[in-house]
Amino acid sequence: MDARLMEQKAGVRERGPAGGPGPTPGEGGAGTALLFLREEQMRLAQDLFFFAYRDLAASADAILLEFGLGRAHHRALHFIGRRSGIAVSELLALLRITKQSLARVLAELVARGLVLQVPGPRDRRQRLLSLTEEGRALERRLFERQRERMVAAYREAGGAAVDGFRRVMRGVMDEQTRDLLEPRGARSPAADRGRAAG
Amino acid sequence: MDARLMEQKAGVRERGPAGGPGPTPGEGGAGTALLFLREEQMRLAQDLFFFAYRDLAASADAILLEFGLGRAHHRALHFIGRRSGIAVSELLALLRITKQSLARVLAELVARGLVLQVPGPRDRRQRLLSLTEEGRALERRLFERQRERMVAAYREAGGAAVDGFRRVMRGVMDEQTRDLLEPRGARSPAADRGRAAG
DNA sequence: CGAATTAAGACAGCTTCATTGACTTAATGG
DNA sequence: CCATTAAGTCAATGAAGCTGTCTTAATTCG
Repeated sequence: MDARLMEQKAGVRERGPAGGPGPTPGEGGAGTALLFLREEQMRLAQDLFFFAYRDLAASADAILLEFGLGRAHHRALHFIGRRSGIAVSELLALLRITKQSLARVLAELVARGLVLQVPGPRDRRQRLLSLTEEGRALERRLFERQRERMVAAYREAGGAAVDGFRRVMRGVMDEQTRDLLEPRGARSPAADRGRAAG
Repeated sequence: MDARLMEQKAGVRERGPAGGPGPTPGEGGAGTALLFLREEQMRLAQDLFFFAYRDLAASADAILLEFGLGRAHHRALHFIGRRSGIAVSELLALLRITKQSLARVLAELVARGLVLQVPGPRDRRQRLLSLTEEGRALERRLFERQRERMVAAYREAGGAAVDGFRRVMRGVMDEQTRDLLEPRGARSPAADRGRAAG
């Protein structure tokens, strides 16, 4: 482990290393203490990911329960709403689940009139997905619930923090995922190829 | 919806609102456009949460597969390692799952010699949990795999970004979760009550 | 002391959401 | 025409959560 991977100065120590469990610092000079600090920072980041994701996801559960839907349905609604006219195969690539897993979820959403399937105009094998009026209404309710939380967090943290948040989140993703994230955002010139039915 | 919740200046437009699907801006004056921008920001944040969490979690799967363990085991190992000597009830509160769900996971970890249970010295009803040597070794491998990703993200983003990341992540959590996050971090004076067996 | 509470564990059954593998149908495209 | 692709389907399986009920042992409190 090379001893200078992060040259951050600001915000690194925020709070002492919480003297409790784990290897106690100060046994091998300042280098060891720094290593310990950095490890504690990374472990804290793991905690943050777990708790923040869990609580954000859970905040929409009450609405889902009303409809007898689960989180898998929420994710599908989210991405279909975000990319209206998306093909099934594209949705599969976004979610990274199998065709079977998605099929169950999608069948329920279509059966309840929340999602619409129309054959692709250019490629009629495709079934392009979009939200119905009802689907859009539900997705909006779910979104508003989570939005409250995120707006509050963004406001408390401030604009600079928001920018930092986004940079770190992007950095943690797979490179492949990062490419998928930009709907038409340029950067890579081969990104908007093969996207029929805008 | 009041029209000035976020007074962020930096990093708000980073990329145009991706002219594709959704309500097109510029139909109701500048106010509508700003509203649209903010909504797009919040939806992007949802994407970031989903993708970053998923990819970070998935990065440890290969190691788990070697051992025939799942992500639930990983989470348990993580928190037991982080709070050595934690009681079962405390672990339940951290994970927010039921006793049954944890029991299955814990039984496997103990059976494989990765986790140790010892009766609480003060309260002998408790079973205090800690990692065995083997358990610590496995947890470290899992941690290192995720650490690579996070260190890279932190380094690319920079120190200020890391601080912002942490603030936003904290803000998104439940208040209750935020309290649990600080192992002995003061701030709230009733935080370190009832924590037997340090 | 004795009763109520608490910590942990166990039994039985269920739900959600993912997996694999094999196969079909229809449309596309060289 | 034939290989490939998009989507859907059947069947079985696994991971990880849930409920409700119950027991045992230890603690706490009136």
